Amino acid sequence: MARISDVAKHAGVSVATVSRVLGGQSGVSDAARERVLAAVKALDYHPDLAARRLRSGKTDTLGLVVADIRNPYFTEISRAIEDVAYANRMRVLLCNSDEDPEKERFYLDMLRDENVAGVILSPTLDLLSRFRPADFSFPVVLVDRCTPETEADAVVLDNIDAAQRLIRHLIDRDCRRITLFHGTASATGLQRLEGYRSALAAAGLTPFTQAIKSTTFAARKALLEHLRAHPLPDAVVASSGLILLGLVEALREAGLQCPRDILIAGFDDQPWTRIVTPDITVIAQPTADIGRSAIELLLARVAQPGQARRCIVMRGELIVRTSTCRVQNT
Amino acid sequence: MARISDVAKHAGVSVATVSRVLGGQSGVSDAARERVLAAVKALDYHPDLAARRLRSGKTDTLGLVVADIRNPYFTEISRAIEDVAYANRMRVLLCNSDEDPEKERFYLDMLRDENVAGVILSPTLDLLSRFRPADFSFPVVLVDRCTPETEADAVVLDNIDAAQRLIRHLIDRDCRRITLFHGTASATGLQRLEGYRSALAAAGLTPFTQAIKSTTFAARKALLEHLRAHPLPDAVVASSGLILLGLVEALREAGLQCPRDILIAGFDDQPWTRIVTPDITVIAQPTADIGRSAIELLLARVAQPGQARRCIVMRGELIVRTSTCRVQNT
DNA sequence: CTGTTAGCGCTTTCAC
DNA sequence: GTGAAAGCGCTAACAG
Repeated sequence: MARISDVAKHAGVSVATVSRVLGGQSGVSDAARERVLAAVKALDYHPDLAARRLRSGKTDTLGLVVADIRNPYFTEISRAIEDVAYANRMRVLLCNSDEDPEKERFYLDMLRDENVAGVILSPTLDLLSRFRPADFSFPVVLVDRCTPETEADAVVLDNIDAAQRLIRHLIDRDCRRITLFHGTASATGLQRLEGYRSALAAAGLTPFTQAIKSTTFAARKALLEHLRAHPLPDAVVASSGLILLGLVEALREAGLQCPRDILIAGFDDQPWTRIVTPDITVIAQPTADIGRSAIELLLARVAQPGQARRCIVMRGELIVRTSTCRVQNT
Repeated sequence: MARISDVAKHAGVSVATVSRVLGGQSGVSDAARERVLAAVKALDYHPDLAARRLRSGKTDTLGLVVADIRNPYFTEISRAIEDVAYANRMRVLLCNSDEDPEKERFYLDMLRDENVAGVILSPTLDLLSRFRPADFSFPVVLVDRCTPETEADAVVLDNIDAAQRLIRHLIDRDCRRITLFHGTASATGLQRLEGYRSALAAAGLTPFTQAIKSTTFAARKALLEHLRAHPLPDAVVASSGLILLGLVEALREAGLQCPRDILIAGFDDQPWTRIVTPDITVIAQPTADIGRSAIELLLARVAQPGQARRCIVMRGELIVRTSTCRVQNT
């Protein structure tokens, strides 16, 4: 491996000049710059990132801490972030908190030790409840999860509004008994619960809710048990795409026909929701936009640490499909 | 931020002793060790990773370069790798080559500059064709893609065998005209094509293949056009989960009933393949095992650079479902 | 068992 | 416009 001193020697200049050229600084003659560039190419020189980082204290690495990389929602966000990072020649350290405050803590510590330029984070409920940007040595942008009280840059969906619209749609379709299966591990699930409650209250209806772990497996099990213990709801609603999948599995297993026997709807417009029978009404989230906005917010904050806090609220799109279309009983 | 010298001062020892304690080396008195540990805690000291890296030349960071993070197959592998890395207190730099040799090159260069301990890579066809471990300054383990000629550690599916079994299953179900939609960007797609060809040849049947980009969108479009231009096949087969989804979409759009009008099968046991109507016959890949094996192979190679090359070949599991169950025409 | 010291490769004053 | 030299924080000889 060639070092910067090798390049300097080869180009007949000092290491300082090489550093200036590589750093894109002005104050170097065209002749010297050209010789340096030629030497870099000739020696196939690549600066040692660790040395550069140590000396300059800066990094072009970002951290991304998501709750579960297998959740397509986070996958798509990660992808959008990665694209922007690549365009800016920055690296992304992707971490998986698994909704576990301890893992989350480990990764946040690690990112601090790595001296990352900034972090995009979908916080656990635990961390969010006492989140203060000042507790971190780097700028943080929250994604997916944020409360109105949190004083941090954030990109989130208007969960309450989206849930309300989804529920109102169901009420318009003559549903009276609507059971919500919602995750409890994240602020998102709780906000969607809140929207559900208020929409039902406005219509004078009684809420039926089932708090569960936000996984496909838990959702399937919960609905199966619910069907055994309670009268058949007019509709079931999932607070996330993972839960929605579990509900669909359970309905199938229970031999229930949708939309004849029961309606179903949920969050996240995952590809499979279009191809199952019936296709499923969902709130679609602009995942690519969310990811892109988050990293842009972060890069802006890195460039201007002092700027005022910004919170971007996205609107979910209600996509009405067959699963909520009442049919005449044949 | 506390430095190692602060810790040394606080504990009344030299920086060397602190370094020894932190590095878990022997040759430190219990008394000194305890004082150091207390000082570390008192000062909330965290070593600067860049400095450590620069000095020691070692890293506990691994690189993972996948073709597309949105593909659930790679997502699950990433997750498994991440879990093992976390257990070993190592970081993973996740990179997305997007099947683009240029991006792949960029990331591999970056990982070299980062001085990673090793890399897990699903190579583009371009790179695989001239892949030599010696070209890299770090150990590389290939996942998902490898040829018999490639002299590298690898974890792959027995693609030819899996494709053969899938096709033979279809032939057993009286299919004669079987159209394969396969990706061309990766070795995997081509190996599955090979298995398809040999299974058909063994049965004396004529192959019908459609080379496409390995995306849902391309697959949907290709099948729609295929249906327009050719007689209806007995079965269509997808060489990947992404393609399979596109085929299902197209069948739906074309108003074709499965398994009445046509059979369908493919690779990757994604969750949705169980809940669509009909549920779909697939070759399931042991993704968690693949990921885990890959990082274990890599860690073993890092520990023992000289050891002989190892290639782990996994067997796909044929899961027969309704989509390939011929029914009596009613 | 412990401390002193010399760098790892780079950026950045500070002179010239 | 350019170079010499001083470290960034840490680890690893090497002495003691």
